[in-house]
Amino acid sequence: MSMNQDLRIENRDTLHLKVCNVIREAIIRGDFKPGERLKQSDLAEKMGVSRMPVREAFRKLESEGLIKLEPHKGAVVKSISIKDIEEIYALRSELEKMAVYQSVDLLTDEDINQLSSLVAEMEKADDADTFVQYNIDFHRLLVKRCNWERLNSFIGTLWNGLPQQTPHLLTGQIETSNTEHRKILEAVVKKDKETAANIVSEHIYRTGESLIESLKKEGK
Amino acid sequence: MSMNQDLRIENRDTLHLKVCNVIREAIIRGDFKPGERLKQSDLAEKMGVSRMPVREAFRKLESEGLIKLEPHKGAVVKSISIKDIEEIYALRSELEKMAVYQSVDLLTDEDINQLSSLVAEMEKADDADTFVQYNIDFHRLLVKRCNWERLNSFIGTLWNGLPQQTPHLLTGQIETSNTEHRKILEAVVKKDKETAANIVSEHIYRTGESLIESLKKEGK
DNA sequence: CCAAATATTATTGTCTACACTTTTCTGACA
DNA sequence: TGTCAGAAAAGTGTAGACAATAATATTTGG
Repeated sequence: MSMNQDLRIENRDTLHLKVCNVIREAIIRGDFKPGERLKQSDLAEKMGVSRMPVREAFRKLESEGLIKLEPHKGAVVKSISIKDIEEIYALRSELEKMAVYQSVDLLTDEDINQLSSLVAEMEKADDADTFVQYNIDFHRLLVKRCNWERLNSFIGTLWNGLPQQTPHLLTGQIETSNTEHRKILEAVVKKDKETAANIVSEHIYRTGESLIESLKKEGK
Repeated sequence: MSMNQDLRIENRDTLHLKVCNVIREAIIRGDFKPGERLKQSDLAEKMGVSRMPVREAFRKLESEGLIKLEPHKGAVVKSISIKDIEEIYALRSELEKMAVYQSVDLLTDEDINQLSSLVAEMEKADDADTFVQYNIDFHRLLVKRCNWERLNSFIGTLWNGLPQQTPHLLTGQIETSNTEHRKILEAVVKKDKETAANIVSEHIYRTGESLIESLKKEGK
């Protein structure tokens, strides 16, 4: 019958892709701490698969910058220093600038509506976590229509490399970010790609600076 | 004894790394044509290894942008369009600018001497191929001391993605490139990183433009 | 003769077993 | 007691067999 058509979405993915997703989530969520070593056999057993899909997942995760893989040594979750954060934000600032510049012309009305409501949600948000989530969506949507695949891939890598345990550090900056988001939105609505790109660039740069400052204050 | 210390370089590499290098060379050299499909078993047999190292090599090559990998379909060598070239040169222009900016301060006297002789070699070069080879070395050396690993990795990816059969198209541009290289060298010697970075950026951008123009003229 | 359904084949995906490397442990010797 | 060599253990690397999927060929019904 036509009953069980295609519940169980994702089941057409290959195993190593699913494994990859699970591990990625775990790293990003913080279940695996930076510096922690990931053992093939452990993960394989825990997920009920053989080591092979895990190995392949590792390769992918390495290319995404989430883990470091050394021959005969194994995989360790990458830990990031302040220097890394400087690098990531500086690169994001330049690359997302380029991506936004190209994306703006191609954004649909639907996209812009979504951007608009994301900005509204961020302004309403009362805890850092939900703010951060909407913020991610906002930035992702901004560059969505850029069709330079390498550029998109680079940006994705940078996002993956970001520390996910830092939203609370941004608390003092949410006000500023919101006004900047508004300005970006305005420029996008006007299809003024130069302005949009420039504000995005500065916005990211400034966020990076204040994040670093918070981290240093924390004494870490 | 201390006799056979470390002859047989590369022999400590794992198999999938060696396989990866071999395939990469072949793609870059043009032995595997863009669009061509790579079959795991063929390659494995031809190299006298099992399919597993080949699979792992594929993952790495995919992350370097040399092949495209689709589940159950296999690997095909990426072909590049004019749009890709635009993207690659635009990104190189921005990223190498950043890398040079950071690298200049850290270049050793030895580095600078090498840069200088590379420029001289390029000016002497009478065929396009050797010019291109020195040109690659020159650009690689320029960013060598930049210690942002993500940035370096991105730049490497872009270089890998370049079409290697195009040196003859640059013939008319060699003069211009040489004068630009001289200017870059001068700025580097003076440790003037702003100028160096800017010239590099413009130089790459211009090279891309004229390459695209040549390609279009060729009717391809 | 053509189109849709089905069988066949080719190729990729995964598993298990074994080989190799690195690390850790143990114990002898200075 | 310290350290160095060698053995044992742990974990990664590779091979070859089997399973699942997609592409191709074949058959069947109209």
